[in-house]
Amino acid sequence: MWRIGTGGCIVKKEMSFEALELIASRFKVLAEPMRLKLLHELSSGERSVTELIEATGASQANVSKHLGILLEAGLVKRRKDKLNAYYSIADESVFKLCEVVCGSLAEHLETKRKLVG
Amino acid sequence: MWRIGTGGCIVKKEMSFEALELIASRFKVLAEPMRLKLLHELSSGERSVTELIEATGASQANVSKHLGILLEAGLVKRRKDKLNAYYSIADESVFKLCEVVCGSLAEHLETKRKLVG
DNA sequence: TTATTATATAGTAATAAAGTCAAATATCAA
DNA sequence: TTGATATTTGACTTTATTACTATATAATAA
Repeated sequence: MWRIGTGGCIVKKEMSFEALELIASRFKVLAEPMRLKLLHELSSGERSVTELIEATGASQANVSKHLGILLEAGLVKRRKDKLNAYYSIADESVFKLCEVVCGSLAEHLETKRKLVG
Repeated sequence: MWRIGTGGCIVKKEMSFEALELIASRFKVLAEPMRLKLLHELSSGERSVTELIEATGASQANVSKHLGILLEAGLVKRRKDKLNAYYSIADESVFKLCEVVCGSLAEHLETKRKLVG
């Protein structure tokens, strides 16, 4: 995508629905707070599943499932050592995305605050 | 968020779950291909609902509903003129987000292609 | 081998979201 | 006022997603 904008990105006249579905599915992966928490935790370095369970307070099965989703999406990578599985960030772009969202949200909330009071 | 990375963003040690939910909800808005299609359509300028119905091929009620979600999220703005409602982009950050996702996806798919064949 | 630990997966119930149809609202014209 | 057009909203159905529980797998130790 999408247009000439900040960062000099490319204009595309047509955008296939398949492409849009692909992009949407990436956003969907990031659309869960628990997965964001996992990514946030991993932002400071590799963690074992056990460590992530402790850090998030979520159940073991839940953490494992979310990690599977992040892995499938290519956002994290997995390393097995003895009994443990260690996860780490595989795609730094997630931080860029969150940064952009944070900026936009701050502005949006500020606007709303001004309007609503 | 989130860490020192490309673009010089801020490290935050702690990230409240509320903040993560807020970020996730923004991603959720973008996690539907039809909404992305609407945004893509609007990227070249203001459109009436009727025009968006034609452009997307979705039903009128469906388009209206998605537009409502985008509006609520502050991504688009609405202008009423006579019988028509005109929508336009209110938050250019969505294009930045899609640009980042596109870049990341291209890389991810390329990697997968190399591995799987 | 059996037991133990770490992780993943299957089945399931509750929740949420998308899409459809019909009805409601709003604006304008006759 | 009545009728037509543009858009929104509500009720409903279908489909997805989450999180839970229990079970399965995998690696190691005894």
